[in-house]
Amino acid sequence: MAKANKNQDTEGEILEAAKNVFQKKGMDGARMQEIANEAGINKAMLHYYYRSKQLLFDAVFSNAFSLLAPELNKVLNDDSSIEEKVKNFTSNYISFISKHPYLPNFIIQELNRNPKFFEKIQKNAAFPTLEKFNNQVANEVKKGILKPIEGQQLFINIISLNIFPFVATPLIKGLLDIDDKGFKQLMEHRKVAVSEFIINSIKK
Amino acid sequence: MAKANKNQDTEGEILEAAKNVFQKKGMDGARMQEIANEAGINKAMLHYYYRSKQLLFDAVFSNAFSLLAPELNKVLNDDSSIEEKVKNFTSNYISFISKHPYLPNFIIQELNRNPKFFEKIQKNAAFPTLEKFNNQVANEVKKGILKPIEGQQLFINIISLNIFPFVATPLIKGLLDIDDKGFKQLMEHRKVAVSEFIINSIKK
DNA sequence: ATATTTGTTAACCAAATGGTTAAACCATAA
DNA sequence: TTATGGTTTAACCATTTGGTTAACAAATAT
Repeated sequence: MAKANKNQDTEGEILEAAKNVFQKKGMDGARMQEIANEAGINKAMLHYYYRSKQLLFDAVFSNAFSLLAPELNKVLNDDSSIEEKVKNFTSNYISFISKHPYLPNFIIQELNRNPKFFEKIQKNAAFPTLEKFNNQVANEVKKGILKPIEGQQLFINIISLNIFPFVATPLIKGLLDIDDKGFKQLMEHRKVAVSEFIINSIKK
Repeated sequence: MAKANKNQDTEGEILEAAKNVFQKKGMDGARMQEIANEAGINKAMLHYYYRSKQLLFDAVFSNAFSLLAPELNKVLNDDSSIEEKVKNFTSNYISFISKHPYLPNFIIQELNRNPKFFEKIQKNAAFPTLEKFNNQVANEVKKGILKPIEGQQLFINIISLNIFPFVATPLIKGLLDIDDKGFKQLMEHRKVAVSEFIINSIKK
C-alpha cells in the first residue's frame, strides 16, 4: 500500500502558498481562493489536504515559529558569554530577518489575535526557556563583569531592539522619512550599532 | 435651520464602539454588526454617519494616531536635555499605554497592512519630525555629553525599548512564562529600568 | 487487464457580510 | 397644529467566502 503519488508535493506547494498569503494578510485578511491561486491549484485541494482554513493556518503558524525559536535559543542556550551572545545574536538576527521579512510581525500579530496559540507552540520541541540565560546574567553581574541588571529585562531589551524595527517598518520609514534603500542601510548599520549600544550599557 | 438633535452624540458613541472593535480585531477582523451592537444601535446608523466601513476605520485610525503623535513629540520637540527627554518619555509612556493598551499594536498592524495610510497621517497637524532631535543629539555628542551615536539610531532604540513590549505582550508573557500581574510588575519596573539602560549606554 | 485507491476539478451551497431602502419617528420652526 | 428635515429601524439585497459534492483522472495493486 505505497503512497499513490501523481502529485509531486502538492501539499508542500499549498503550505508555501499559504505561508505567503497568511504572513502578508493575516488569518482574517487571507482568502482561501487567493492561496489556491498562489499555489496554482483548485480551491478544493486546500480542504483535501488541510480540511479547514484554521488547520491550514495552524500548520503555517507552527512552521513559522519553528523557524524563529532556534534564533532565540541562540541567545539563551549556548555557552558563550553574555557579551558574545549579544554580539552574535544582534548581527545574525538582522540577516536572518531579511530572508523572512514578514515572520516576526506575523507571529506577534496572530499571537495578539489569539493568545491561546501559545499553548500549541509550547509543546513544540525547541521551545525557548530563559532559565539558563537568567542564571548566566546573575552570575556575570555577581562576578562584576556586568553592571546590575535583571536577566528578564536584558532579554526584553535585546529582542526589543532587534525585532521592533522589523515589526514597525512602515512606521519607522514614515517617521524617519526614508525609503526602502535608506531603511536597509539603517538596518545594516544596526548590526553593529545595536550590540554596541547594549554592551555600552551593561558592561562594567 | 438649527441642527435637529434628538440624538445625544450617536456619532461619538459609534466612534467609541468602532475604536474598541477595530483596535482589538483590526480592519479585516472587525464586523460592522459587532460595532453596532457595541454601540447599542442599528447597523444602518454606521453607514448613515460614516458611509462605509473604510471611512469609519479611517476616522478611528486618524484619531488613534492623533493620540500617539504628541507622545512622540515629547521626545522630539521640547527643550530639555537628551537625558531628561529619555527619562521623561520612558516613564510617561508606560503610564500612557496602560490607558490605551491596544493603541500601538493597532497602529503598527494597520500601517503594515496598508502603508499608504501614512500619507493620510502626515497631513495631520502635530506630525512628529526628527530634525530637532537629530541636531540636539549631534550637538550633545560634540560637546562630549554623550558618547558618539546617531540621532536616528538613538530614536529607534528609545521607541523600540518602550513600545515593543506592548506590541508583543503575548509573546513576552509566553516566553517569560508570566501572567498578567507579572507582566504589569515587569512594565512598572521598566519605567526606570529602560531609561537607566539607555542613559548608561549613551552618557559619557 | 481491471478493480481500487488517491488526486484533482468544476459546480454548487449555506452562511456571513457590507451596504441599501423605504417607512417610521421625533424635535423644532412656521 | 402641522409641515419639515434630520434620525432611527427592520427588512432586504448582492456579493463574498469557507466549505462540500459528485464526477473524473491517474496511479497502484491484484
